[in-house]
Amino acid sequence: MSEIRSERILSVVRSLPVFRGLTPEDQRRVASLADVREYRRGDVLWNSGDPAEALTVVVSGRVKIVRHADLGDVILEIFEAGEPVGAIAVYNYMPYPATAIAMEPTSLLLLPRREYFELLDRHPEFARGIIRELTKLTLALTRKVEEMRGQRVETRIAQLFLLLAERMGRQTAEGIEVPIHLSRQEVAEMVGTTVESAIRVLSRWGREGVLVTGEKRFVIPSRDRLREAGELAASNAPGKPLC
Amino acid sequence: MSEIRSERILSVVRSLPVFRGLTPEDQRRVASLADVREYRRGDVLWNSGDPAEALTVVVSGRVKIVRHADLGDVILEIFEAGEPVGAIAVYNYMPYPATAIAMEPTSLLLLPRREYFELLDRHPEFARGIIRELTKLTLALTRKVEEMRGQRVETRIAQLFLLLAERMGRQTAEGIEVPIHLSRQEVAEMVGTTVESAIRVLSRWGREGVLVTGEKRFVIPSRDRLREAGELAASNAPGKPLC
DNA sequence: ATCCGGGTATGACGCGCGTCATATGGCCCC
DNA sequence: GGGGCCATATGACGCGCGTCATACCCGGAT
Repeated sequence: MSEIRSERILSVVRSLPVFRGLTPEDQRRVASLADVREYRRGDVLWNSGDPAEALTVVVSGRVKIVRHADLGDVILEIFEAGEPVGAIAVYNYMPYPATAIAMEPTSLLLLPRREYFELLDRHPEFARGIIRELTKLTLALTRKVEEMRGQRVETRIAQLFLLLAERMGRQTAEGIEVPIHLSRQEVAEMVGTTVESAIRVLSRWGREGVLVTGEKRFVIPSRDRLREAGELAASNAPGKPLC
Repeated sequence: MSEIRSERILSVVRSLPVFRGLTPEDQRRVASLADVREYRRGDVLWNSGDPAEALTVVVSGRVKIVRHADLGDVILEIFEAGEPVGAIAVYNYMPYPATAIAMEPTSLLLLPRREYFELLDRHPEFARGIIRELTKLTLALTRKVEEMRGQRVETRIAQLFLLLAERMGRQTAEGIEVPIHLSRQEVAEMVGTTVESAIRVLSRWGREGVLVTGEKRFVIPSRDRLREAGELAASNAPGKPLC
């Protein structure tokens, strides 16, 4: 029973890119110290302010990082399978700066702080992997700040889905499929607007066939039409350069 | 001459917190490989897209990181004395994701990529210092994203100056002095609005004595009044919670 | 002295979108 | 079945602020 479980954890560890550079014995050590947990959609992994005691790596499913602001929440990032979550907070042993919530049935691997540090010290390759993830995060935030700027809501939503299409899109007969379940509320929180605005845009695009909402997925018939939809509207504005 | 110069560089290296954990001989090595350069206000340190070949540390002065967006620029961050700039880009040997410009007479220390890596490998303490800076950056960006959200321009400007007051404010007889030269244009770019809006808010606050613009500095007579000025206006809005 | 470029300032105009109200359909639980 | 909750949808209203135009001051170049 416990035998089977530890076998499973070991295979999980072996499957994660972050641990790939480790020696087989280190992988076994990690597996013996780590834990794997399952969550359902909506489960809270931790709240903003909780102490960061273990490194979390997404094994499967998706996790969103949310900050509660005075006027509605903001989704800062979405983490997918293979990505370490909250590495910064754990590293500095600080309270988590934001809340983490499972968006789907999700399984996570938890590695205690102490072991995390040892790996960082002993395996430069591991450290590089972590830093690379931090880099991606920083760049994503950078882009987000830039996009939030003044842009119209339509533009931001278009950019959001173009980005999602890049990250997790699959080409199908109907167009690009983005296999993720996002409520209008969540879309709103990702681009920093209200539910109503998100609904208006998405339902219109649905009618126009620019971006179709399906069961736990979105379909983009044509990338270019979506791009246009985001930019076009800007032509309503009086003198915006646009060029 | 070259003797004097290298002496000076060595003393600069010793003065920077990032290099404090190094052994004296490593400090000398760093000094022998590093270079110190001077810039004037407005000088471009590098452009977005340039290859990141050396780690840059601010010795004195201030550097702003700017992204050119379609609709006006955005100031992502301001770096001050002691802070490493663009550590991420150098680490990954990638093109700089944004432009860097000196805001004042500024002197920088440049450490070639290769040496930077050696230090990272040999001195865990040095690596921690760098990661700590990355952390600060990430948190700052996080906050920025959150603030950009929907908030009114007045609120964002108020928050900007409250933050600056925290970072570099000095208590004086007139109130808190923020010793930095920021044009209205730059303020606009930091909070993501237009020059005109920034001007309107700042000139009104100047008249009301909430935030006074001086020669290369700002003065905040009362932190609370500034905070109020940012929130109060929200009461104009119809139903904003505000509580 | 004249011109020019850049920073600051102020007014007019109007669209975007946040706010509020209302309606519909699906799902769970008594 | 009925009531409650949530997600989706749509319309009305109006303020914030982006856009444009104009004006003033100052320092540097000619």
